[in-house]
Amino acid sequence: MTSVAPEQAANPEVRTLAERVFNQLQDAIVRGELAPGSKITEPGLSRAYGISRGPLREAMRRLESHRLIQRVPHVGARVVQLSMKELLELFDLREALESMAARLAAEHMTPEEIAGLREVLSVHERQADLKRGEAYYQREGDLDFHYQIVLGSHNRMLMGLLCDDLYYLVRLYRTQFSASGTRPQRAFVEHHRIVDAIEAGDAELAELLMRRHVSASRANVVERYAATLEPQESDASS
Amino acid sequence: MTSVAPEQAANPEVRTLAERVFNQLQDAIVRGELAPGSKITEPGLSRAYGISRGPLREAMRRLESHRLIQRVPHVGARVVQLSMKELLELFDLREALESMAARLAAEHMTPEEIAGLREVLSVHERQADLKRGEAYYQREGDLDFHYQIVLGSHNRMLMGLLCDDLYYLVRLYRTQFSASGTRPQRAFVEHHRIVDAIEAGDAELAELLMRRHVSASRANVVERYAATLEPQESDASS
DNA sequence: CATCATTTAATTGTCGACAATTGCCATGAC
DNA sequence: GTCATGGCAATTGTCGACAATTAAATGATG
Repeated sequence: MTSVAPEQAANPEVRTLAERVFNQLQDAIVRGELAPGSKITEPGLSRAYGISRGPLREAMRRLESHRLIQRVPHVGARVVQLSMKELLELFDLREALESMAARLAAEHMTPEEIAGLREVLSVHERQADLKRGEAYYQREGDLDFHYQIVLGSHNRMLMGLLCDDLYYLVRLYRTQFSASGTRPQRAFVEHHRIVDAIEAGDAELAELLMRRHVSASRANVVERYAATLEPQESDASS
Repeated sequence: MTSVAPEQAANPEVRTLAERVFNQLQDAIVRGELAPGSKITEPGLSRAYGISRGPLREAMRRLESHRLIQRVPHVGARVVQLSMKELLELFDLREALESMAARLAAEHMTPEEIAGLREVLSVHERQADLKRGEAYYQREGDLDFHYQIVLGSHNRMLMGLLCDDLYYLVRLYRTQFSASGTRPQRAFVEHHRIVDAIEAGDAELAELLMRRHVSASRANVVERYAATLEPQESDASS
């Protein structure tokens, strides 16, 4: 975790050191290189990334606002560790926000954007074929799909909320629980139905289908979680 | 804008300078003391609040993550200025999130919390009486009500999203457009109906009523806005 | 007179050092 | 043996100074 990939060093978009380190740390956390729950110290990261503590603190503050780390004044910061409760909360939020995004997308998406959406699906389909229909494709591809729809809502605040905040948590969850969702075909046809509704301009249907889609994904997570700790009752208190 | 109210200097909750300045700046922006769109400079605020640029930058970064200021690298920061388009986006978000909050509140709220909710309403009612039924009460009281319901959802992520981010923008809008909503009685009975549904545990009804409530508030804003620029067509391009 | 290049001043980004607070560990008392 | 108390090391919070970048002011030129 000491070596730093300098791939984006020349990216003109990244104008400042703090921003670059923020991206690197974000990637490291989402990819699981920084263990969830592990304590991260400013001098440590400062040495690891070869920068001063100034920009590092700024990067950490941004990570905190994106809920990827948790800080306590005068104590320190540690990588966020999603509990099952928080994961379900995340799904509830997605259900509310993404169903709204689908409705707005059906109302505002341009033909070009819809074509791009279909392209995303076909790419996933080819990937899924290559992988023999395994559930692998939806590891990142699923998020691509949802990402495009949020963009199609043309609601900048919604885009910021979902793409900048929640989707990083979704990715983090997928590495943390090493669960990329084991319902390949079903989710795939659901994606197609949603695009159909959007293309038809049927906002109400798009909203409904997306709500069901996310809800089914959530139910799938619950099911897998229940299977993990087999011989136990369901606990809803804490 | 130079004098600083030191009311919270001894608050044990505020452990750090950056946090205190963040609260002060947040208040100053929401209350309109820092004009929307005005450029704020680090040395200026540093002198005004008598602190170094270090904690000030941290406070500004937090303001940025809460969408109260907008920063551009190497250029500077300015107080956010809500356009009508963004304001409507904000209402769409509230409609999706708060209707969800109402549903969850109907499912999870404890009798004590519901009693507290009724207490909030009765306080507003007394205030409204004192003000001769004017629309004034809902300036802050309306947010209190919604705040309590979000807390009653027992969804920590939702609480963070709405209370920490969106509600500050709502307050900012109210000072910025100097429009505290001119529909006193109607909003008031809507509040009561929502509490009734929550108390009855009717999640579906609570969700529906809250969705209508926010939607009506949005429609009211649109109507008032249309009345502002009277002799013009509606413009939805930019 | 307008336009463009150059200089200049101000602001932002970065750094290293110092002060304050915390958590830990050892020492000692009961 | 357990608990309280003190000191110690490490980390976080804060500060002032320097470097890099930007925007504006100034002057030159067509």
